[in-house]
Amino acid sequence: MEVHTADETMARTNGRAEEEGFEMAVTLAEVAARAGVSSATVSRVLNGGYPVAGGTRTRVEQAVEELGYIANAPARALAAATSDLVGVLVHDVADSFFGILAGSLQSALDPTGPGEARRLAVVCNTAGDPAAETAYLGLLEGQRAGGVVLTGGAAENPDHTAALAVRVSRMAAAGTRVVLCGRPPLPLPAALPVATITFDDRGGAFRLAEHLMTLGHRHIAYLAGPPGLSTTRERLAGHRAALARHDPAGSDACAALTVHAGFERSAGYDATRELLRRGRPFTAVAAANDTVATGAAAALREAGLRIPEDVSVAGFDDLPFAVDTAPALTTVRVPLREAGLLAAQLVTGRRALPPGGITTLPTELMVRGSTAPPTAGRRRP
Amino acid sequence: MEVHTADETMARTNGRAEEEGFEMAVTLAEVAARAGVSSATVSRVLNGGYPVAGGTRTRVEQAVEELGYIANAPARALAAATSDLVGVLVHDVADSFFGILAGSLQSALDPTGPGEARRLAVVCNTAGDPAAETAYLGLLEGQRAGGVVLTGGAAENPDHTAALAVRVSRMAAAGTRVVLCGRPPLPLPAALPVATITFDDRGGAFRLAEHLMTLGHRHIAYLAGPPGLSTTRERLAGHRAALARHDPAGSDACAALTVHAGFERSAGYDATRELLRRGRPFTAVAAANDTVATGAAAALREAGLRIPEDVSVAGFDDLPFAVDTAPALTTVRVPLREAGLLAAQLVTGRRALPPGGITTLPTELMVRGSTAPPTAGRRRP
DNA sequence: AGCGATCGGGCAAGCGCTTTCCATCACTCG
DNA sequence: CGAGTGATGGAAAGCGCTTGCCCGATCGCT
Repeated sequence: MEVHTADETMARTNGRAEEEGFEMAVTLAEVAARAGVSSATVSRVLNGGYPVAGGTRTRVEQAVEELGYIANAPARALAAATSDLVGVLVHDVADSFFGILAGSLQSALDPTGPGEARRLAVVCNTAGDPAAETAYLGLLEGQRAGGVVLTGGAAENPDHTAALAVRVSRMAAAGTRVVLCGRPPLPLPAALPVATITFDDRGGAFRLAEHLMTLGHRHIAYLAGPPGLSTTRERLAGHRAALARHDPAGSDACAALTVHAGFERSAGYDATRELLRRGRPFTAVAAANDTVATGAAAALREAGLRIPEDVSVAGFDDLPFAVDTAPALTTVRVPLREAGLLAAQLVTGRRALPPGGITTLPTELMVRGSTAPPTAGRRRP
Repeated sequence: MEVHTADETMARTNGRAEEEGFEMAVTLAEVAARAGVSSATVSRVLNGGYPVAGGTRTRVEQAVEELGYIANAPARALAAATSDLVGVLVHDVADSFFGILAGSLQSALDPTGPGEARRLAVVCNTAGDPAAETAYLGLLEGQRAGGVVLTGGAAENPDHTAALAVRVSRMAAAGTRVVLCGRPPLPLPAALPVATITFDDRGGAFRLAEHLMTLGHRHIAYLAGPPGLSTTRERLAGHRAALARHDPAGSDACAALTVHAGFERSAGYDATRELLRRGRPFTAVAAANDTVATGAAAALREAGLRIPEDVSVAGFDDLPFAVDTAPALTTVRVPLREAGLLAAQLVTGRRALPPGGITTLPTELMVRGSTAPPTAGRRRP
């Protein structure tokens, strides 16, 4: 095997590097020179999709190995007009809900696996701010991201939705794969291949409320999430549907026991204290999510109420800590890991868009210790 | 103001775009043409660091605005030999410890803020696998990442450490800012500007053990983390130091009550059952972290033991759920958000390297309901 | 008024890769 | 046996930006 010498450019480059005292990165051209082929060929064995003879391929692979070649991703992205980056927009990764989603997604990207799977996840905390969401999308567009996963979390107002739709359609048209996860579909031209993953929030909330009613609860406080979020709306709708079914006339009473709050623990705590102060009796409280339920439970305990003897408490999401609260939290499992995996497959194109573009993942009622029948001798809120 | 027409190249480009039916991204050259300046000038107003007359600047900014120009990040990265990407290696973002760290870091990067702050965080789950850690570093090197934050989590064996050191020094030499967070310094050439952030694990563990001893506990089980991790070592060392101080002779008994386990809930559960099975009495168990403590508590409760009446339980980290376990968990607060913020400042160069390159963040004992004096009439494990 | 210094901005050379178009070469078929 | 046909691999044109170098104009000073 004949080893060609690097061309003049490279010679100069290396010369400079030596002068300046640090080695420069190995380039395609150097690999090519070493393997005795052109850089085009090296590129082709590295990227596939083009026939390369076995011997040549071997020689190139060996040169890559020997030189410890690491491809320059920006250069590749520039030439190919698309990068290996996948943007993941979440409310906040520090929140377990999004952490699990993002973590599962990132792992499913499997960038260190063999072959083509070199997608890197860029996570962006939008903190529920529509402007931040748009701004991040702009940055990702600038990065020529190969895909973007938008998860729920940012408020859904029409202006923002429109601005988002513009950006998203431009990116999708340019070849970026877009996945909406846990948020409603965007008003986009139908032709765009944008995937949507939703959770059966409504069904879960329905089953949870039914569970409470079956236990005998008739006065169920509901700590709804922030208004304007589809998640909030769906869960509330499911809840109400269950109540209405049992007691078609009683919806007024329910409304009075429904409070909108944030998605944080403190929101649950504050809302519950407010509910307690109002003095309207209830025997159970269902929260927008586990975190809120936890805050609610703390407020109830502080008020001297026992869970579940005096008040039943239920959450939503089934985050890991739900089994370790006191008592373990009845909740609705949301398949976050599955969603992350699915999102990863969709955003990388490893899985084809389902018909209609939308996949709804099932939720599951998890009955645990925090809910029980209302007892006769209970203390009243 | 005279508006120049785009040059021929652009005309051709746009022509092609129109034919193919989708608009191509606005380029620097188009902005330049519109502002009546050269693309070099546009680049300069966008990147600063070069004098540009006020009027020119205004004109350029206006053109950028009108055209909705979004810079091509890969092109910039190629030309500048460095990208806006910051790699964050964590065990798993789904784990609150790392989720909080990564979330705080990402937010502190403030990429949607004004001006230069356009760093994007690439998060990588290493799952504790040294090979994955090295592989991710390679990918980030290929991305010409502007910075990398390595957090704890991967096993620390000599081979791996050496391999890591090679990669890290090459990247650092090439201008990538490297921050080690919650892991020991790497054996690197001293000249390299690598920052290290550590937590006072030893001090925290010491104070926690002292707290237990002060309560009157003398038989303290210790569920240590995976062997070979500096975090494990430090926490264990602090724990032992406190015990030795109270009872210089009793270290043997302690050793028998020390078990190494993983960092997951199940590890705490299993280890505690094992401890129970052994039948060696203890009145308290201190765990490697809150998650493990939670598993331990579950095992104890299952065995019919009350917390803290029969056995005190303590964790480490003070993750958010620690206040909501039953009872609330005594633990040691690790300033994760502060660490994330600091790491962000260091990795972006917004904060200078401290002398010696190493910053140790303090930990704080959080006494809550899960620890109490051993009672006389308690049930024995 | 004349001259070097300073400022502002243009030119153009890359950065390292992908990809289109071509040139070979070895065969196969009529 | 010449032309057609794949199968390979090379040459080279960019991708869109940064930046070193250089030039013209403006300015201050003697």
